[in-house]
Amino acid sequence: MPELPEVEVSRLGISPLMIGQQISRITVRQPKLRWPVPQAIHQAEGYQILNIRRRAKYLLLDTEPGSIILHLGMSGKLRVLALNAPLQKHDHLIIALDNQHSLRLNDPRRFGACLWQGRDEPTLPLLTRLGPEPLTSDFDGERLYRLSRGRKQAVKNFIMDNAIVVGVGNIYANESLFLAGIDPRRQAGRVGQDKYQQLAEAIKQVLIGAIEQGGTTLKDFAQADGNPGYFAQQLRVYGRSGQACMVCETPVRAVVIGQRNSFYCSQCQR
DNA sequence: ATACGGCCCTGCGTGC
DNA sequence: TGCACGCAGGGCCGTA
Repeated sequence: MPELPEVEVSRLGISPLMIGQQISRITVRQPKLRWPVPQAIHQAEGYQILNIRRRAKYLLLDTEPGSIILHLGMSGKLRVLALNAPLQKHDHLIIALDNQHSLRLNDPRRFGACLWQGRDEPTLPLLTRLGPEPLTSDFDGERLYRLSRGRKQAVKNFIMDNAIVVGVGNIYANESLFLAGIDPRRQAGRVGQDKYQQLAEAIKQVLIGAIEQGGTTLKDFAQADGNPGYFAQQLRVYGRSGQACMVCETPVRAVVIGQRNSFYCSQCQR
């Protein structure tokens, strides 16, 4: 999936086409996503889309009675197409707009989600337990250092924990650790303050760079206009197992950490 | 509290 | 050509 940059690129792509438009109809073709799609999302029908926000990897389509929450899971894509454009396999959700266009959520693996957050309802737990956004000043090396004391898990898993910081998935965790020169297997509690400072900056830099490139397309991801993202060309370690490190030419190693494929340079990352 | 494994799905590449 | 298998951007939940 889509990690934070891909979700942000999706938001930027669909926003100018959707904000200010009125939702005419919502069609759920496949209600079995990560969670059952609730009937309550139909409350948005007839209302204008006031704003589209991102929180972690969730997108929130704000309307007067509440917000439609979308998550792209591992293979989700959002596109805005003409209302009469042919349906495609795995088009699970269609949000039709008054301007004869529609948003389609296409997600082969169905790990994505569509939920409803009513305006006057308590915030969904899945939103309240999230840590800070990585691209704000709420997130810095000091936070990483403080929360990691005593933690024995691998630093890579630590930065992928949504309670620590949101939006860092497998690709960008690998890339950030490379930039910061930290071995992804290292115990989180044994990484020093200076290294965490570098890591926080690396995370910000990598995420910003990926957003600027339209995200990373490995296979499924597409921007809202259907084009791929181009950050894959700038990946330094992810998926480059056996190839020369771009800095020192040592072959990039692949290891499994927390059931996820991980890549690092044994020379540059300690 | 922390940490790990399992699980929800489909599609694609690999190797026999 | 066909089939079985493993693996893929995520994240919740149950269990030690």
